[in-house]
Amino acid sequence: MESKLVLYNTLTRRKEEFEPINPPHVGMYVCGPTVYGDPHLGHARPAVTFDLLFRYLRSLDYKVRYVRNITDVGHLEHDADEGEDKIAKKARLEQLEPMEVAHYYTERYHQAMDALNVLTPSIEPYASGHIIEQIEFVKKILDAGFAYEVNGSVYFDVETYNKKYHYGRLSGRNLDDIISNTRELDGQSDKHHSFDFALWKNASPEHIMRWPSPWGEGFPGWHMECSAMSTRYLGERFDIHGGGMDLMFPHHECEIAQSAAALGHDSAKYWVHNNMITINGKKMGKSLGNFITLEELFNGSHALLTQAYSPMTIRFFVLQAHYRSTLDFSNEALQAAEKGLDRLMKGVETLSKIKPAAVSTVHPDELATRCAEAMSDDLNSPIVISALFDWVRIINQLADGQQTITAAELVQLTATVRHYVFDVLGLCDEKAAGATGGKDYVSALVTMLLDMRQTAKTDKNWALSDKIRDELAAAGVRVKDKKEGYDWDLE
RNA sequence: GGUCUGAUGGCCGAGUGGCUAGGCAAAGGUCUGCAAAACCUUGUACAGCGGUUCGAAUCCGCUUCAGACCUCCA
Repeated sequence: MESKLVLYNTLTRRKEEFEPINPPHVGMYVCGPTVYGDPHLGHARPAVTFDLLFRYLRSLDYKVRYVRNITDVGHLEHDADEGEDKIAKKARLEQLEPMEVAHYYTERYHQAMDALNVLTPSIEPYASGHIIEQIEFVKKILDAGFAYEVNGSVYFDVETYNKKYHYGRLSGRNLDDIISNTRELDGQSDKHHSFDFALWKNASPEHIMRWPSPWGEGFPGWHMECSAMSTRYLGERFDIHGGGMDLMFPHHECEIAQSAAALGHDSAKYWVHNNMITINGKKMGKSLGNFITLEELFNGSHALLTQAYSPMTIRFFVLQAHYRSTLDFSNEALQAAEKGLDRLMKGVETLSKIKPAAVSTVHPDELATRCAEAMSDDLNSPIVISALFDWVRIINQLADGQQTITAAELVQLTATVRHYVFDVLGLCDEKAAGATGGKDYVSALVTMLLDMRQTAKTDKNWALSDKIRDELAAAGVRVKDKKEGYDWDLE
């Protein structure tokens, strides 16, 4: 039954069977956020996608070391010497120490990830904490002859590199195309060619974030941290490198070049890229200014939102689409996700109310098989969800007595459903969790009122029975009449 | 301009050479004092034009449209 995991590898542009380099260990590196702004819906996509992969790999009994970095340094605003560090710029504008900015937004990111039930990676390294490793990495590239130093900066020599390796193979480019499509900058760049990229940048006097290096005071280039930190924690060769599709070029391309230049071979075996979330068909992102922060989604405060959406609704929304497809944001889609999730969670709850029977008219194996096959086929979470929904229908029928199930198969079904809903998809029942605070209290009161309502109904006192029902509804308690008795839940 | 991806029913979104994806919305029904909930049933969609094939929405070509990357970006 255990089907082999197949992943789409961007490097080869096809689905490949996943074979870890050192089973049962798996090393996975994913590009994390640059912490200079609030996390937005776009950040939820890779976080949830790679959380899904992390969870699934663990459920297959792999020992996964998942590294996701925090970029708290580097990343220039412009590709010119006078470029300013994003975090430094934010710090200047807000009159803060750069580390205050980075720390603040890192905390915000963590809070949002917790809300989305995204597991903490095994290691979450900070770029600023690995300057030494980055300098060492630059030295290796220089020693190998694939970089040159100019005025305290070190640049990667793409042309020389390309003679031995293929620069552009991840994003499907050739150096010739890159040359003809890269505009030459007007500024007096120290670079030999416009397509060369910085490994280490000399810091101008006003640059705030700076570290000493063999080439003078400066800071690491944009792509260096990921090469240095992935090597530091996962070794020279590791299994999976993930990130958003928008990072494919130049970021991941440069990483591949850096690693190959320094180590003489590739680092990552499988490159996995999640697609973008779009809004009105356009990529949601900082540069377009059309992004919605996760906090705005959670409290419904953005102008485009007609209501607030819970973190689990967002997670479910993301999981309902395959990670390599674009996913279009809309209130309608989010509302559909909200209701669908509700239905799924109710199904899970109903499962615990089913009474076993002597014979089964249903076969829970089918669910387990379908889910396992879907997940192993390049993490097809939408198929897993559709299988679960098919079984929600069956669960309702079981609870209704239209179908029957044996005790043993009920245990199996419960285990399968809970495994995929909670462990693999990483969903959680927010209502159950949120209500715990006053649940017993509320429960006692609601039960009392509904018992009174039952009496009123027996007396055919419809006015009183409807009044109780309506006022409970107004207070957020949904009453559901059953054949005998009642059931209720919170809005 | 270069490279690449996509176009699925009212909406979101899987899939794929012949067999119901699923969710939301909608309609009808069962149940109910009424309603809600739950359950059952229903839609016959794959941008357009050619081609390959016994058969294509699925493969090939062209057209149209949309998007991504080529600058930081999840």
